Amino acid sequence: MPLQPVTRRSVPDEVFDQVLAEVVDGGLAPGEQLPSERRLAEVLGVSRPAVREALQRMAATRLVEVRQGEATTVRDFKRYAGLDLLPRLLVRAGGLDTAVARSVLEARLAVGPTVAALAAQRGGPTLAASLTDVIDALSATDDDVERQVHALELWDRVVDAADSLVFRLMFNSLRAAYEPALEALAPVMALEVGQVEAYRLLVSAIASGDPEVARAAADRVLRPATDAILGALSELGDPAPDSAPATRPSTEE
Amino acid sequence: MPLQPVTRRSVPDEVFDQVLAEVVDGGLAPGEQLPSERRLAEVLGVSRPAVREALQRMAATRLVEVRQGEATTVRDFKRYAGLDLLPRLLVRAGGLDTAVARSVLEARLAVGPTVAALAAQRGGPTLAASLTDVIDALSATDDDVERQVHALELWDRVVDAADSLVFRLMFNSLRAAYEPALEALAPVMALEVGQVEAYRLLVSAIASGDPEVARAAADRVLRPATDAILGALSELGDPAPDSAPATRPSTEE
DNA sequence: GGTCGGCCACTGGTCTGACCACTTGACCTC
DNA sequence: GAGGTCAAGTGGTCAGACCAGTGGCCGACC
Repeated sequence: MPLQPVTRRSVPDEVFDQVLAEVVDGGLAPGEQLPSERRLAEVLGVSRPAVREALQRMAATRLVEVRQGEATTVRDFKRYAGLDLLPRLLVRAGGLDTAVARSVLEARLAVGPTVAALAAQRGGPTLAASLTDVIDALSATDDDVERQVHALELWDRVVDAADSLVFRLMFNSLRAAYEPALEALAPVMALEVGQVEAYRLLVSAIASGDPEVARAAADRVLRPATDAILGALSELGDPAPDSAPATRPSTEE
Repeated sequence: MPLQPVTRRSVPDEVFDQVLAEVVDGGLAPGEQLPSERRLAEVLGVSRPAVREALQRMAATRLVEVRQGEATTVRDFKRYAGLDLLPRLLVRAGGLDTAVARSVLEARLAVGPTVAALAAQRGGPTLAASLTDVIDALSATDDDVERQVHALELWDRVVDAADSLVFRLMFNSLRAAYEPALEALAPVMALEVGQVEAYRLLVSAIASGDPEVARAAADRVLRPATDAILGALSELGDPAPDSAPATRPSTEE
C-alpha cells in the first residue's frame, strides 16, 4: 500500500463541515434555530472559538443568520447561497449529486460559447500563440487526466482574453468544483478532451476575431460530451429531467 | 434629516474589509506575506481571535493561503476567487467599478436568455400564473425601485423554473451584488423595468414551452438597457473596451 | 570542509475563562 | 391593564496561555 500524505483537518473546518451538512441535507430546515455556541462547543467537544469560527464562515456564506442576543437561525441556502457553495453541493453525502452535475454541464454549455465569443472580440494579437501552445501540449499526451488539465488551462486563457470579471469568477467557481473530481471524471471527459481537432478549430475561430464563429466552435467542442453525459445521467435514476416541477424555495424573511 | 438605523459592524468584519481592500486594491501583491496574526492584532488594536476570524474568512474565499508554521501569503484573487466576491469588487473604493459593471451586464445578457429557455422547457403548469402575478404587480406601480424589486422577483421565479442549481447560485450571487445598489441604479434601470409589454411577452413565451421563443423574448427584455448602459459606460472613461489587452493573472504555485 | 543533527525563534492552531452588549420575556409595580 | 425593571440567555470580544508545525542558525561529528 502506497504511503499517503496525512491530511490534517482543522477543528473549525470539521465543525463547519458538520453544520453545513446538517443545513444542506435538510437536517436543519430554514428558519430553525441552531444550538447556542456554548452548547455546540460542549456537544462537539471543542472550544467555543472553534465553533464560533465555523459559524462565522456559515454566516459569510449566507447559510445562517446570526444576531447578537438571539439564537442563530438557518437560512434557505437555495435562495441565498452563492456559486462558491457549488463544490460542497456537487459532492453530497459521499457521492456525486447527479442533478447538480447536470446543472453544471448545462451552465458550461451556456457560458462557454459566450466567453469564446468575447475572447474573439477582445483577444490581443498574442492570444492565438498562447492558445496554440496549450493545444500543442494537449495533443502531446495520451493521458486523459493530463488532457483535462490542459483543456482547463485553455479555457483559463480564453476566459482571460474575454476580459470580463464576472465570467472569470464564474470560471473560478466552476473550476473549484471540477478540479477535485478531475481524476474520477477522466473516463467521462475522455470524449471531450480527445477532440484535438475541435480544439484547434476553436482556437483559430477565436484568433479570427469573429465572435459568432468562435461561439459556434466552442459549442462544437462542448456539446458532444455534454449531450453524452446528460443522456447517461438521465438514464441513471433521473427519470424525467425535463418535466421536473420546480419547487420554490421558502420565502423566509 | 431622517433617522437611520445604526449600523453595527463587528470587529472581525472591519478587519476583514481592511485586509480585503489591501488585497483587492493591490496594496498586497500575490505571493506577498501578511504580517503575523499577533502583529496584525497589535497594529489594528484588536484581539488575536478577531484577526484570526477575518483571516480565516479570507482563506475560505481563497484570497490568502494560511499554513501553520509559515506566514500567511496573498493569493491572486483574480485567479482563485469565486463569484461570491463580486459584490466586493463591484463597489471598490466607494464608487462603482465601471469595468466590473460592464461585465455584470454582459453576463446577465448571456445567461438570462438561457435561463428563460430552460424555464420554458421545464416550467410546470402553474408557472405561467405565478409569473403573471408578478407582472401585474410590476405594472401596478410607477416607482422605479419597486419595479426593480418586482423584476427581480420575476427572474427569481424564472430561475426556479429553470431547475438548474448552478444558474440558481449564479443568480443569487448576482443579486447579492445588485441589491445593495438597487436605489442608486433606479435611473439607469428605469428603461428596462418600464417595458411592461416586453415582460408580458417573455412570460407568454415561457408559458408557450418553446425554449427558443423564450430565449429571444428574454433577449428583447434585457438587451435595450444593456446596450444603453454599456454605451454610456464606454463613453465614461473606458476608452476602448473592445481592445483592452487581457492581463494574465500571475501563475502562482 | 562538508554535512548532519538538534536547538530556537517564529508562525498558525487551540483552549480556557472572563467580561461586555444585546434581546427577550417574566415579573413586579403603579 | 400598562408601564417599567430585571434576570437569563445569546452572541461579541478580549487576554493570556500552551500546543504544533516550519525554517534557519549553529555546533558537533564525520
